[in-house]
Amino acid sequence: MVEDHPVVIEGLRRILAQEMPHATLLEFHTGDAFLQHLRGAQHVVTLALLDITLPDTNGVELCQKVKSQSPDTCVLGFSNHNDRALIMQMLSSGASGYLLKNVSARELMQCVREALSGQMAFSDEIKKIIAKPSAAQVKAVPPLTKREKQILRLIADGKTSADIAAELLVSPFTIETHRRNLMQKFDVNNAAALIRLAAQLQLI
Amino acid sequence: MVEDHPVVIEGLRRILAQEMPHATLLEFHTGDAFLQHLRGAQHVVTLALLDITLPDTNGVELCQKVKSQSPDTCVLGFSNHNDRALIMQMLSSGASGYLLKNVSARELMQCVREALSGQMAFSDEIKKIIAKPSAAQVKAVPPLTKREKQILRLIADGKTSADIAAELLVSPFTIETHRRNLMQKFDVNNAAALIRLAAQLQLI
DNA sequence: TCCCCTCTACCAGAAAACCAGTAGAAAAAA
DNA sequence: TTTTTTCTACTGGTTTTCTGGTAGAGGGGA
Repeated sequence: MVEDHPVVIEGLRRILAQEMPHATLLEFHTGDAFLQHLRGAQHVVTLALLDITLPDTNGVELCQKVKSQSPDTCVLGFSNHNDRALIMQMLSSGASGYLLKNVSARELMQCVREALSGQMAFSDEIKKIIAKPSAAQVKAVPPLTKREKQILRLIADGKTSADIAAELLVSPFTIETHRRNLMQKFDVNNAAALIRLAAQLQLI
Repeated sequence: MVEDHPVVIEGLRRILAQEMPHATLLEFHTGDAFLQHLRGAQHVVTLALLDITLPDTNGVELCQKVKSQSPDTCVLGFSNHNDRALIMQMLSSGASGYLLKNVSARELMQCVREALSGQMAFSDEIKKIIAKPSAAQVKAVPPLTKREKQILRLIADGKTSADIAAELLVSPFTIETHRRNLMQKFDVNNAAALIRLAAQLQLI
């Protein structure tokens, strides 16, 4: 486990000692300490319970590093944050699941077992969050025309207005106009912000 | 089901008729047809099996629309694509699971039942893909310095070099240099492409 | 100690983007 | 068919970014 709250550490330790007496449990209080251990690699770490808010890094970053250094290690996020976007980031960084810190001992052990058997594992509250996307996220997509979507993607590819104009066989002025309309719809004033929003809304 | 391949339709129909004889099965061949049905809303659709490659739209977009129009409908992605990023997009668009078209009847029905009971559901091959991120995705992150990450985020916020300079109390020239270094590291030549890559790599 | 990396800073010119406004043709919706 | 939306195109001016240099200060490791 990688966790910096003593109370949580103690709780986990007891539950695990009781439920899986033969497992070896290691504790780390910072992300770096854990990564360093992985590099040493005396033991193969089969499952890592990562706190998301650590003093020296964040869960997503740590998760990526862990998976890139030790791809077979199963990672479970473990935190108080129930933000959907964060959970998704953890999953796409390679986590096998995510638990809220308010899990019961039963839930915890079930998730651990599921994860060890190769399944995805979530605590009950997290399942609910994952099941339906936040209304805000889905709602806030401004209606884009076909042409606008097309041009948005080309902008994201790093093409200039001139490039795009050449590709679509229209005037560069036209592309500039589309750019302007896109920025207006998203209420931003440059391409960088535009692309970030578009990426968040899965438009590219 | 929303699906445009007759063979697949027929296969699904038979399996479902046998395994869940009391369920009502509706077919749509385009995304729009399905959305229109949802608007009509004679029946409550409890579970939708969405093909990802449809003639008039893509799975991610359709999934978002479906969930925003009918949040309680359970959506399962159903496709030949086993691209990790795509699956993640589907999940964060509200899908409850994802199946490859090569699933066995047994697997299919298991996933359907899991999804109906509120769980996430994946076919076996998909589970493997989700379990470990593609090496490329994790590896290809260029090493950024602290300052660079910070500036990257500010660029994504739509701030100009002058804005950022004022915020960080350094010269605008300095920010320009950082911008240049960032673009070089990501091998792109403007902020739009930079931000897209950064977003894909979860850096912002 | 020397070297490498990071962060800082500057110049100058070219290229691109951004802003504000206008407007016609075509396509889609009412 | 009328109306609205979308796509197209332009002028002209301002701001910002991008490119290609250069370079010093400070920290950390070899």
